[in-house]
Amino acid sequence: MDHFDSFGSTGMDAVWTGPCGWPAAAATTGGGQEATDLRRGPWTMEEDALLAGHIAKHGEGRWNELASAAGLRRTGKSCRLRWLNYLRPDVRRGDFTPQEQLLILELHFRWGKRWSRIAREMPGRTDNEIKNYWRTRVQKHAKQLKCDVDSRQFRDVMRHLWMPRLLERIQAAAAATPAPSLEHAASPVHPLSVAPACRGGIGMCHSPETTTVTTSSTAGSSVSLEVHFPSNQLVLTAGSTTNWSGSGSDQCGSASARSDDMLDGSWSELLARACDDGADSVVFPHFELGGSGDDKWSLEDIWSQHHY
DNA sequence: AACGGCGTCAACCGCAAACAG
DNA sequence: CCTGTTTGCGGTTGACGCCGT
Repeated sequence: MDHFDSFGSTGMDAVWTGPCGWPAAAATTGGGQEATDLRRGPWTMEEDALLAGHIAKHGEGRWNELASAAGLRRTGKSCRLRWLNYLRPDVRRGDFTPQEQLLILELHFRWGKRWSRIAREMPGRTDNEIKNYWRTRVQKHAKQLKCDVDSRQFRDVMRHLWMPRLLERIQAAAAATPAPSLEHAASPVHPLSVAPACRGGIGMCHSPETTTVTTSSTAGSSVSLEVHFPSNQLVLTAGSTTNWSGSGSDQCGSASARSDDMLDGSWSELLARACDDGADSVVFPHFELGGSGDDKWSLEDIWSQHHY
């Protein structure tokens, strides 16, 4: 059901007319005798049904052929995109969980803007979704700090403030439940509370000095994040291990649908806390500024920049 | 209530790699 | 090897909803 949420929310399904003046209804009538009359813009439920039905019968691939065979006045490219980003049964929707946010940050450290590569480690998430997340959320915070999202400074902030903060959240959630695994966390609104079947494997184990968060994927790969306390040092390892349950289903993530933006409402709080705690030794254990000689990026700088 | 600015996200575009003939 | 087609990717755009004025 969530698969069609966007239609409801955008309200464009029934009445939309494309840039070329195509009424949405036209897509459902023709049978596509004129391949040049291609539709663009938002997909209608009818088109979705056609595409999904055709793929269910004949499988995916050969998108151009598929588009015409399914009676869709769309380019193969458009069909492929729609399927991969929206209609695929295992696609997850809803906000990113703290684990996912952490993964995105860490994987971005490793691979940069290789969104599809990152998406491979996050089953059910699409590159488009991750890219949008990065642009709308992460870049927003870089902008708030008046630094470039790719700058060393911002990367340091992410690594030494943001990511530990996310881990704190993950830990707090884990601590709030008696179960050893995050998959059974308690609160119905908390992202971690989503049923295991659709969360994929996200596990966590504690020792006094180390916490490991592991996610596993259908692709057979897994990524684990390990944080060492009290230094808050973060280590990520990727390997090839277990399975993600993969069925995903549309409700996945919907339980986490409340905004849990990693820093929304907590960004300033986080910075403030870092200052209040006299935290530079705690929050910035290895700030790695020495090598570059860039000593301009102190907490005070962050704070003053953030505070206009 | 009307308006404008902003954030979000689905969809498109252009390019390049991979593949098939 | 060459050429045309398909697929995959990252960047960008545009429509919509929300919120503040």
